Amino acid sequence: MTRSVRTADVAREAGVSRATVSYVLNDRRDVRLSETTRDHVLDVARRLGYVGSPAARALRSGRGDMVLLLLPEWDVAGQIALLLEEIGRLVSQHGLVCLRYEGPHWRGSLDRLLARIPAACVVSFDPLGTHDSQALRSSGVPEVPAWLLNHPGQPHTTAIDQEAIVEAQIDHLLQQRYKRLAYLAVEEPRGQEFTQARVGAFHDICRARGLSRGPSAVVTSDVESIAAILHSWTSSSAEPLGVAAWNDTTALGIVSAAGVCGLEVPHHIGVVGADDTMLASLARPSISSVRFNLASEAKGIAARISAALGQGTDETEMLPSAFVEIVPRASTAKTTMDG
Amino acid sequence: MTRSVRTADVAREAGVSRATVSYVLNDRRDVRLSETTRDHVLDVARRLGYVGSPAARALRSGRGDMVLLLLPEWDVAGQIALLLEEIGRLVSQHGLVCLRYEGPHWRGSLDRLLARIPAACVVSFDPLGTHDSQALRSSGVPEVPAWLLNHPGQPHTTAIDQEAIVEAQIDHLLQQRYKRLAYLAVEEPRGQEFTQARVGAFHDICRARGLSRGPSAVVTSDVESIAAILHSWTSSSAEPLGVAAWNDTTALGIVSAAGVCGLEVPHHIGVVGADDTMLASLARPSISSVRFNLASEAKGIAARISAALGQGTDETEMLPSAFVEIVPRASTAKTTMDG
DNA sequence: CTGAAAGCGCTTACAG
DNA sequence: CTGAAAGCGCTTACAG
Repeated sequence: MTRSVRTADVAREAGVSRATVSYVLNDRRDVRLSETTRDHVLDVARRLGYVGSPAARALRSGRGDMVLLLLPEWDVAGQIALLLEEIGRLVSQHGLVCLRYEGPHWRGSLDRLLARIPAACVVSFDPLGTHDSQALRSSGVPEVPAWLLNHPGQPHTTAIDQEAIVEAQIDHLLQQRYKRLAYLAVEEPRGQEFTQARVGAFHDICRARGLSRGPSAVVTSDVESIAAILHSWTSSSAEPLGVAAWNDTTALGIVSAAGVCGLEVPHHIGVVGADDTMLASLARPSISSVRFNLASEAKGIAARISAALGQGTDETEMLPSAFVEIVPRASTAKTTMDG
Repeated sequence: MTRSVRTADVAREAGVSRATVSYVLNDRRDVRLSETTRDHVLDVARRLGYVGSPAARALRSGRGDMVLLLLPEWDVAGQIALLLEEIGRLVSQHGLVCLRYEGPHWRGSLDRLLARIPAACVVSFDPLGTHDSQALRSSGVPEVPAWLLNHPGQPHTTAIDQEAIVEAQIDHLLQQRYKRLAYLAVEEPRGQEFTQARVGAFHDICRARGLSRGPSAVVTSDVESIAAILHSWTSSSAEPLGVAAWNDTTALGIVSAAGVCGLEVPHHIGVVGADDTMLASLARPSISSVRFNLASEAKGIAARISAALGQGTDETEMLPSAFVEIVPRASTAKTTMDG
């Protein structure tokens, strides 16, 4: 095991001082150095396989380079994964590196986490508890709240909100002439807060629109349970029912259950999913879904990370408000056939 | 902004020396200290909101606490996510923290990454390129290879292999009396290596079993493309076809396409997916699938991380060989009905 | 237990 | 450009 290469080694080998090596490696343009020297030092560093000590760097500069992503225990269809990746891409342009914590849940032990990770900032996707907030404050690491859901007294701080998604579903169902509406989610041990937020949004929007209060349910993820609830919703009236589903998988379950109940999709029952996953287009009937723009969301969060680190991005350009879009398919096409 | 609390502050406040504080905070049981002192120091540290500097700690100890997970650009149905989380859970028991890199791809620039992250070790899920290998060696950070796929001259180093999954699919189809077999995947920009590995495994296994060479294809993810290929596979013979699918979503597409072609599932065509996702049970007909045991895989990887860090877990207990299991459902139930 | 000290590897002012 | 130095916050051997 060769001893790892330090700036002193590079300096000796290149025939310059440690100071010069440091200036070159950090690309300090404010320091006057000839291009020849810069190239030479970089060359030597590369040849020697110099890597640098992140710990020393962080200790000296008083701040880490790492953006720590603190995720709640969610498992939401890979949408979040795309969001995180995009944030990472944007943030890396500022020389920072995005890391996502993996492991037992961190709630209540953020102090221990921060004692091990030289973080430049922390991105929270849910409000922190008081103990964790306290730990964060003590550590001096800034927090960037990217809260996706509303909490009592703490509204979401992201562009896309759950209401907008449910609203798009409702609008679409109404437009397709479904006059009775319902909301259905399947139980997700890891996504309860999300499903509850959507159910709540459904009722709020119905009320705001002056629609008759539509039913909603969260059931176990088997076709029989879904069929039972569909049956209870449709037995009282022959009026077609439009169901907004928690996600595309739930929507598929509704389509299957409709078959069990002898209900035709989209004639007797319309279904619109969410996330616009591959399965929505591969199912038959194909499933209408809601797609949202995560790239713009990521851009907003990345901008706030920069701001928190005092790297004021001069991009005062207004971000396009998050767009939520319906992808209409056969499962709600009451008038036309197929999709 | 209050200056952050250091060991010196805790020492002064507690009326002890910095050395004592350090011993207490690191729970150094080999140092003789009264329980009274320990409790007192911990109390003061908590009251002051001491957090500690990960950078200083890492610099001093010469090694970071962080296990860096380096993922290829895969997007494989959340299975990997579960694996990583389980690894994190196990590794945290040794006081390490698992972090997953998020951002633009790191290939070829591992050196820059290592210069920012005080890693204890790196877990690679795919072989590193020569430049990255070199960087890792220079940095002195150990690598734990957790390669899921076979590469030329570099076989997979995990318990579950792709062959085993495809083999389970084939076995199941044969057992269900499908005599003609085929393999179908949909194009996944982020999962090409995986689909190719599965296709390769399919052919290898067919050959090894002396089965007539079954056809395979990788098509775009729309029902029409799948229907076209199914048509070409079934037009020449009336013998039922058993199709092993890349994943459950693909399997759903096959079921849909079979409908388009006028082929009955499971009578004319049997389909078995992979990953055993929720959609497999919610589709109608329900879809047979392959489930694998990620927990045991994670255990193996965690053990190798410990070993790499010299924390020889004395658990020489043999790990249960990774189990891969068929979940039979209606899509392959030629004899019985439903599922 | 204390107290003084070294040293991890780096960055950065400073005098030349 | 150099060279000597300080100092980031910690751990740890050492003499008392």
